[in-house]
Amino acid sequence: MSETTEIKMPTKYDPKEIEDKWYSFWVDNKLFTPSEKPENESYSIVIPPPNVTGVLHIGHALDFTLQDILIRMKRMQGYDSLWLPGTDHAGIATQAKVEAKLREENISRHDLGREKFLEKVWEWKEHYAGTIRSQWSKMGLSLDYSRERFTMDEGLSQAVRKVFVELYNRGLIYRGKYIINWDPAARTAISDIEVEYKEVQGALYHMKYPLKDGSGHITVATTRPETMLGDTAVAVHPEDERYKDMIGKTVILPITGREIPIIADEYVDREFGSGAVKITPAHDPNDFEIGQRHNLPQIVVMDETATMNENAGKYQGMDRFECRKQLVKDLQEEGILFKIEEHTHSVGHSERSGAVVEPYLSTQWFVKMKPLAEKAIELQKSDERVRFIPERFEKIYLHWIENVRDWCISRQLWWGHRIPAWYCNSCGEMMVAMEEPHQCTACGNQHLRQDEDVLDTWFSSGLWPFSTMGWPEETEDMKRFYPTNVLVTGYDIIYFWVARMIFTALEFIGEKPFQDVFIHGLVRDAEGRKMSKSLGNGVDPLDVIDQYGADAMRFMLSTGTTAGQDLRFRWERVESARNFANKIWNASRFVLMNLGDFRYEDIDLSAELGTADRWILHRLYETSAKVTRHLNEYNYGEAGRELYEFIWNEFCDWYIELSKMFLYGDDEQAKRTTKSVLCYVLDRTLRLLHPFMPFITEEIWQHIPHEGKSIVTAQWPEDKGKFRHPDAVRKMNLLMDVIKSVRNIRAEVNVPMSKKIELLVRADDEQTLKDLQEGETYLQRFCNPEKLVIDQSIDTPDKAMSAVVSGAELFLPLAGLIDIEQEISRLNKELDNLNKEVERVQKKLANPGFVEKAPAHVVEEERAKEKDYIEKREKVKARIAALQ
RNA sequence: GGACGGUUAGCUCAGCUGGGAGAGCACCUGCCUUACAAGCAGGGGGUCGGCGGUUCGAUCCCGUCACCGUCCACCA
Repeated sequence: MSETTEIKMPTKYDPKEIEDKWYSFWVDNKLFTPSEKPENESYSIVIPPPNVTGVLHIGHALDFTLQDILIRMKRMQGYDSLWLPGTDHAGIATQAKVEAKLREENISRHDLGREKFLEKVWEWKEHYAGTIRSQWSKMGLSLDYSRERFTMDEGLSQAVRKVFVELYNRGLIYRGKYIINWDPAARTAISDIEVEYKEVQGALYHMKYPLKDGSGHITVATTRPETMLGDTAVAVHPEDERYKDMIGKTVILPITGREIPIIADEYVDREFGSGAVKITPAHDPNDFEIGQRHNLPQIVVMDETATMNENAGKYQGMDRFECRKQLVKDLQEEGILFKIEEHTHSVGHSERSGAVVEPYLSTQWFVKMKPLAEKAIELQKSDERVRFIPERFEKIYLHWIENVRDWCISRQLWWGHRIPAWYCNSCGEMMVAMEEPHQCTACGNQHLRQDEDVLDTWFSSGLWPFSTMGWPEETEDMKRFYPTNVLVTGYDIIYFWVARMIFTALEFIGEKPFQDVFIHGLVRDAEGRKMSKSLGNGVDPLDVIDQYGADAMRFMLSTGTTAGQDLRFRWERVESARNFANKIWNASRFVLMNLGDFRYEDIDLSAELGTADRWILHRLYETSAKVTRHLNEYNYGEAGRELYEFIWNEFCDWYIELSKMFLYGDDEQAKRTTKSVLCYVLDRTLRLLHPFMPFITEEIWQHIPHEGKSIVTAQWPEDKGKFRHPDAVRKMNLLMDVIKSVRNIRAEVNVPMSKKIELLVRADDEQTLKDLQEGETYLQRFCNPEKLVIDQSIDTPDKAMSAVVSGAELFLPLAGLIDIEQEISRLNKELDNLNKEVERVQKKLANPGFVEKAPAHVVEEERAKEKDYIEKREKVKARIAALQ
């Protein structure tokens, strides 16, 4: 063992020392950039672009880690691999953040004006994009920064304009005055899916609207009394006997005194309330439609901040809820409002600002969804369908896309892609084009103004898989990396994003944007609550990395998740992952300490290998096959567990322990072989683990004898047939059984490890004897090598503790330590267990149905077990008899 | 109202196509054994939510109920 090794590798692994170093090394050497001459099959992923609203949270860490694991494996497998990074401008969210910041300085965006305000937002963007980049590097993500994109880059903006113009020309984008969801806090329209419905304890207000002819009144009920100021009709069901005579009559709308008709419409539910509905076409989507059918006027009673406007008469200037309160009071006094009923109903809230959404009549831009959706639906019915993992999310996606309504894409914001539509100042003509027209196409006037609105953020996100690759230009990257192989994202943005990427890709590229969609869950806190700023229960990935290292965080997140299932963040599990990293660290230290001047070229697996050597190589390749398979199926948890168990329970607990006999022994050939196997297995194991834990694996790999510049580009271990040694598994099982029995007995009577003891092993047959003799060196470590006897016939000592294994029996004559009574009771306990096993197996075999119908190999296995249990039982019985 | 997910050891969760229930943490016992006390060797602990069904055999498949959770729709 050399001193330098010891200094370089302290007994505790310290991630801080090494992580940044390797990340710079990888980036500087362009290891994450696909090669210039791509001859191999490509594998690509585009990152779900994080918003430039702020810093990344633990949910991002999960999402990105899962992608990094895939891309790192594929890169090692030799694919021409690209993971393309980028960020999203996140219109409404980012603008809100910047506005909030300005508000602290008592500045509004209007004070600055559009241009100056946008400068501020760009500053914000630059700052947070930098933060995000540094977080990516801390997490160890193998992103190709040379291809980093931002949704508002010139190229991507051009893609946005192109898609907008084309959709418009194809009649799939239209502009019109409709009821939309209005966010009065953000002062913009939002789309249907940005509305979050919450159950709210409200009230149902019953009001009597008097008939003009004085013949009485009609009762209506509402949850939003303030909208009555905009009522333009009262509707009843055409076949409702109660109201048949009233249809066509006129009522006087209280407060305003406006005269409005009673109309008949099938929409009205006779069972609900009084069976008569007040109709407010400008403030309710259903009423809007009824209004269209009946040609009713539309009276907007609020402004864009949900403050009552001039149409609200004396209520003008009041906030909508203030108005509600006042109006209720006034109507009650007049006896018009006669009943207030408690009523629980769901109320739409803006996903962004949290404000109660106001259905609001306004002029907006829409995407006609039906024709686009049809293509996406058709795709799922074909062999080319996008594969969802887990499958159930395909149903969720399909249900949405089959019932999708037109998408309101205009936002009354400044931050975003401005709608490429211009209006003539003279004749009002509208022109939609990629670039500003020089003059009005109708009248030739040169004074044009661009539409003030910007597009919904998701409009540009929907183009992400191809806009990032240079579309609409015909780029090399499009040919090489499109479609991408997989999209990895959370179930919360299937509608927002996944669906929209699919239908825009189908419309414009004619090919789906990704083969697979892997859906993961959300990271929750230890109590299972959603992480949120208000609860203050969020976990900062940098904090986790700082305390335990990026590898530990990555391992915890990736192995703690099951597809589509939420994950609770528990620090104990990060700690456990950290311990795992430390275990690997120390195992590697052991290997290094014992290698001496052993080099990579010295690895020689052609010499005769010992049982343990063949066993660990066999297990290595079984493990690599399983890890590969699991990762190809996105079973991160299983892949990780497989590695964890192999490294800890097999390589460390058994192989390293057993290797000491050779490393510290005199047999030079065995020493070389052991070094070869240690070196080789560690190297291949590190490669398999590298996608999960990139930093520690690189650090160790660079220390041990290796070939190549970096583990990042080392070849992925394949399951090679030549390393299959099933016989070694059988032999090792026998040896491990013997060793475990010895340990058990030692523990039973408290024999310290330092005490060398006598061990007698009696083999039942020649094969077992051979197997045991072959592994004699391994057994020597657990006894006094000079007093180890392995034979077919052994003089059973009188006073000895014993144990049975399949095919052999062992004895430990521990003079002075044995309590005969205790030993008999221990053996009796063993006998009880064996009796139970025999009984269970025999019962199963006695069942004719089982023997006849179960597969032959299953029956065979049971028979073998029966034989084994019976043999063991007889030995134990005989031993007890001998002791008594 | 519709759809989906969950219910497995004290806690948090795995368990791939049905063939004797696992991990991490926690707990108990003994160990500073020359890679690792962030460790080693042992150990206790579960009628796999309830009830039916299919099957030689069910944690796994089917039905049903209960509780928890999520999404969608919608109620003027």
